[in-house]
Amino acid sequence: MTDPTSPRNVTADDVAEAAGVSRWTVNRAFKKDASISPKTRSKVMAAAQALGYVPDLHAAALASTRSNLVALLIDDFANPHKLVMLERLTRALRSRGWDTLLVNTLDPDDAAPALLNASQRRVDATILIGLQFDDEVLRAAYKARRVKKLIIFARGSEDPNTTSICVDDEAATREIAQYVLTRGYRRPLFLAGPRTTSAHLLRKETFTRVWQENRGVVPDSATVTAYDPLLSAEVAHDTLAPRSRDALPDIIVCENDALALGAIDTIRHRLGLTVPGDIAVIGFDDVPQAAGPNYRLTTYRQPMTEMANYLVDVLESAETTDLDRRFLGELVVRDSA
Amino acid sequence: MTDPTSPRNVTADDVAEAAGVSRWTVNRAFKKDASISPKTRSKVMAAAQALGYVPDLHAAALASTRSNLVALLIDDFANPHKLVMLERLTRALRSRGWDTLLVNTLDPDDAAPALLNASQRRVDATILIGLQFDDEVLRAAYKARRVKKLIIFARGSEDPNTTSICVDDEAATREIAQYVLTRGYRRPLFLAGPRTTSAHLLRKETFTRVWQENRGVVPDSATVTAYDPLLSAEVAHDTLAPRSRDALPDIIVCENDALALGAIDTIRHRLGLTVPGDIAVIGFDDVPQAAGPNYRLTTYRQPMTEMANYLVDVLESAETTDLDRRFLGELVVRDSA
DNA sequence: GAACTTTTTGCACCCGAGTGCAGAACCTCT
DNA sequence: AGAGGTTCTGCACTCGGGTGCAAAAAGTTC
Repeated sequence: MTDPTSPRNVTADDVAEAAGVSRWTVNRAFKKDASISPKTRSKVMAAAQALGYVPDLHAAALASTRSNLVALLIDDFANPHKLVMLERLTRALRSRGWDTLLVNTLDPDDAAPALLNASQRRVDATILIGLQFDDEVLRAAYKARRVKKLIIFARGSEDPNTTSICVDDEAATREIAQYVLTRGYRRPLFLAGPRTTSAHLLRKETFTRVWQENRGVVPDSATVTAYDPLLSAEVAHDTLAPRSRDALPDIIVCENDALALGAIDTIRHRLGLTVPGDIAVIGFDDVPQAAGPNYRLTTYRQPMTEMANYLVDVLESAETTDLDRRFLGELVVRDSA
Repeated sequence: MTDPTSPRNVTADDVAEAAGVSRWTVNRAFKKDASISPKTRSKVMAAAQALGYVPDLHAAALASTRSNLVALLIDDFANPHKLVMLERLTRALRSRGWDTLLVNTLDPDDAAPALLNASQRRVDATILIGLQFDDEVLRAAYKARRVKKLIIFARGSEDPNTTSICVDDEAATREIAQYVLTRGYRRPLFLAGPRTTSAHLLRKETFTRVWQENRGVVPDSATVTAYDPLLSAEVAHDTLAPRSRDALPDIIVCENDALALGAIDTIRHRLGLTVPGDIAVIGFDDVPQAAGPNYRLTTYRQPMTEMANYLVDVLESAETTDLDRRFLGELVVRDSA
């Protein structure tokens, strides 16, 4: 692929020579709002174009304190929502000049080396998206040097060293709970995902509280150890199969869609019941298949694009504190509840 | 997050001083099979540990001809199989010291800038995974400088500038076709994905040929313009809904699972028929939900892990030619066909 | 057109490490 | 112990561009 006629890279020096200016002027031409006359800039750009020059980002990162690179840590590959998040995040980042290093921390032992590696690449920020092992990762991050910003995306955190960008779980869950109450469901089961301490979702807590305030009892619940539809199907089965018909919930409120999909599958195919006829199901995230003809899932949609854009705002912000932000989404009512 | 007590980065020089050796010896200590005595190395490592030194990868990339970085170009976020591929690839890459730049080329206009950007980061290779717009991307890649290796993953290509790592589509499809014949299906419909010229799947061609050889007729087919279950559900509906009952296929052979999932959804929920009772469905990829209680999809599994490892072999190989390789997977028979 | 501003441009120095080779240190064998 | 070989270590030079400031050019004002 490499052009054999150009044994050496074309550098700013080459362009400078071609354009009859100094190297620094060439750099300025490539820098947004640098102090350079339009005339010189266009002359430089023409020369650069002709020579096929593009600035080397490694050299730039080395020389400056910024790399325009972020590490995206993900360990939740069974959750279809992650694909949506990746799409939205990479798009928002790229459109504003940021590159994304995708780091797989599925194996918890990889988390620490991953952070270390990110620091070796001088990433300007590390973004955690919906991690199961975030406690550990956070601990590792604190130890790592040069991790400038730590952003927890789509998940809450009170950690002062961290910026958390997520939906307002309390408000969202209150809306969901209200919907469940209004529609007259009486025996909800809350299907929760893995619990972590550093980064959380307040969904189960909020639902429990609201339900208790309104009905005076703590709702039933069950926990799945990963946001995996297949695992969720297992847990749903183990939880519901032993019960007599009238001990079954009339609605399963799920911490997210990954769990909801599995729950629906089990209700239909392993319990032989219908959704929402026998048991209704409500999710969170609005994954693509939630809108498909099979699930028609009632769920809560997070404003992903908006959140992704805000994330880039945070990256570009000079502030280092008080950047947390909670977003409001919307309940998308379909057929499942 | 940055330790305020260390205003400056700790560099190899610092470690060298602390360990009483030269900087170059420090570098050697961090380099696999470098010429250095075990004694010196452990001394250096101890000092490095104490100071919290890690080599700066930007500086390394700048000084050498390798960056240990690859760009992963993806534009197919609706296909759940991509999440599996991302997981396998990032894991294989990381375990052997490679970092992954995730580049979203969903918008075809982003492809060229994405390639450019990758070259600015001096990636050692660009990996294309299942692109819809690969023709365009390839063309852009040829123009870009410094794109050393171009690898097409999970898709075939005859392009000599490219290394293609994928399953043997012909063998796989022949096995599928044989299965379809053996099980006595008589009216298949082949559901194909988008067609590209540079990088291809030979599934439709092969199925058509085998069927024609055996039954003397060209099988029915339809095309979906993206590997998106929702879109596939639409196309399946538009194709099948107008037909009378006995003009319906008895099996839908899908180019991959993304299409198969959508087809099943439509058969069940929009046509009110059963799978496999009325219409059987067969997929390709073995996405996670294929194993779930809802789909129980019969499909062909690609040896992803093996393929990912081979990809890293290619990266590390000094050869630049003749690295294409076809893998064999296995037909996973479940309930859908 | 002199005196003063403001905009442009040039430059010294630095970011942190890889390469290939020459010289030093160590080891083996007789 | 010394020759001959092997393993280590040190160094000059290089990768490509950012920063802050000083000098130069261009623009203003009276």
